[in-house]
Amino acid sequence: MEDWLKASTEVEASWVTVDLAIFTVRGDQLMVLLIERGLEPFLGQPALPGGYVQKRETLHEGALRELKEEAGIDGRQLHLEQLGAYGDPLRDPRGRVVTIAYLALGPDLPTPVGGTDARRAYWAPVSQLGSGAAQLAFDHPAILTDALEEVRRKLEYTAVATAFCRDPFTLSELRTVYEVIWGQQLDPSNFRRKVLNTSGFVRPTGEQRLPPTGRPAALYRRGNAWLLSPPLLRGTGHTT
Amino acid sequence: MEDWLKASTEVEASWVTVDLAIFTVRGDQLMVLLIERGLEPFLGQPALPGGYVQKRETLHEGALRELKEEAGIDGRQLHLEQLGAYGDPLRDPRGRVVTIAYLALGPDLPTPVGGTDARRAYWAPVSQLGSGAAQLAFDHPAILTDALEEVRRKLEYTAVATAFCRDPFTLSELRTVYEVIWGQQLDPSNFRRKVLNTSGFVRPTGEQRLPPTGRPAALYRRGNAWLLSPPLLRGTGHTT
DNA sequence: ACAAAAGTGTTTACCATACACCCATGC
DNA sequence: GCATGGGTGTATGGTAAACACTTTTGT
Repeated sequence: MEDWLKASTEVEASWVTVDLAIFTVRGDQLMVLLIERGLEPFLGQPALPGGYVQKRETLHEGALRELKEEAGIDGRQLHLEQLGAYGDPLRDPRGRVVTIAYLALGPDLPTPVGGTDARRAYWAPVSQLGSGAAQLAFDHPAILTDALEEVRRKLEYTAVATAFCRDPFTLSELRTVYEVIWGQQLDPSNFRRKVLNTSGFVRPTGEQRLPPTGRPAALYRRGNAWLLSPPLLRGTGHTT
Repeated sequence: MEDWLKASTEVEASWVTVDLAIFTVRGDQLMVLLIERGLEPFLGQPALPGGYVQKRETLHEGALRELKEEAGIDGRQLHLEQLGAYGDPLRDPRGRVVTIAYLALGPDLPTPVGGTDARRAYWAPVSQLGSGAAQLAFDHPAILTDALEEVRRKLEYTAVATAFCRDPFTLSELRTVYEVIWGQQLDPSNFRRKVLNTSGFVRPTGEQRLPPTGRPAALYRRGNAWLLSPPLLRGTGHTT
């Protein structure tokens, strides 16, 4: 540390980490990537993947690197955005560690290999985390809760749902993303209309894909729009 | 620093600061609080208020303290939320400083006194900042841009606009907030209907207030709702 | 032919917009 | 009375929800 240190005993340097809430949709489940910690503290407990930010990298670059190191995932294929900073002085028993939480969303990914600091990495269904099955380390329960809320709301007013689909995708696949994350059935025909009437949401490829049974489905790619107007609100669902 | 330091030359401790984008509506202008820096680097240049996070405080507490110290504002009256972390390794010429940006919104506030690190503090109209009148220090231009976008969008789907009004307020005052921040006239009667039909947005007091001229206006307080559904979208305005 | 999923059409009810109009106050 | 802003009523057009119906494939 250098001599421009603020001359006050009230200020101290901190360690800065990034933590990742990585989500994917597999089947009819929203999954989050967890690791089993290979180091103290919280050794052996489940946690979100993450690690220290290095000297010459931005926070975003650090998140990409940890994505690679701890989860073996190439982040260039994913949607990655910052969620926020968590800096309670007591959140880490070792001392002051400020963590920057990132949200990563991607299509159904291969089961990841364990990383350096992690004994193993695995996908956990979000739905059964609430039941105190496995308490996450640090303040990761709070981070995960915030991440989930962010995903659910971003689905409404941005085109982020396409990040869960491998390009190209069918409208049914896209609809399934909404249904899984909102936990609510959507009317296929109305969903279709909404998506296609929102300019820039998806872009037709002209190709088709054969489902296991049934009529072939048209294939689409992500459009160039990010903000949806009007937003794709989850109304009352089918329940009126 | 203690001996649990990760044994790698690639990792280093960082200084952590909070920076504040404090907005208010005065007359027909959206204003942001700036300081003139009293210390190097960027001595004499305008910047967002902020400072180092102290040992035993949370990030949120740090933001409240800086609000008080640098701007002389009691943060308990304001809406304060985290905007995000900015950690480019080159954002501060002194070395690695990660800053957590906060967004603060409040009713028309008294002109603040200068703080410890600031020569003076003043309200600057947001509208004339774009013109390179005064380049802000550090990456504060980017933070301010992000803060503005956040405010404009939060206005649509949360009840945050009430944070700009002193309790109790009239619906005209609330409408003016939207008009100033969106830069768009709104139909008074339709605005009224939208707000009153959104349960929990505002709560009538039964009191009235006499405007300079015209019929008395009913007074309201903030309701208990935070998310607005449906959101209060800025449509085409008056231009159809 | 039948099942299953994609995709189209149509009805209906609701709601936002736009704007006309009335109300309460100070001067 | 008149100006000014607060507040109410209402016709109209657009659109979302619900659902019937058609299309295209595999078996």
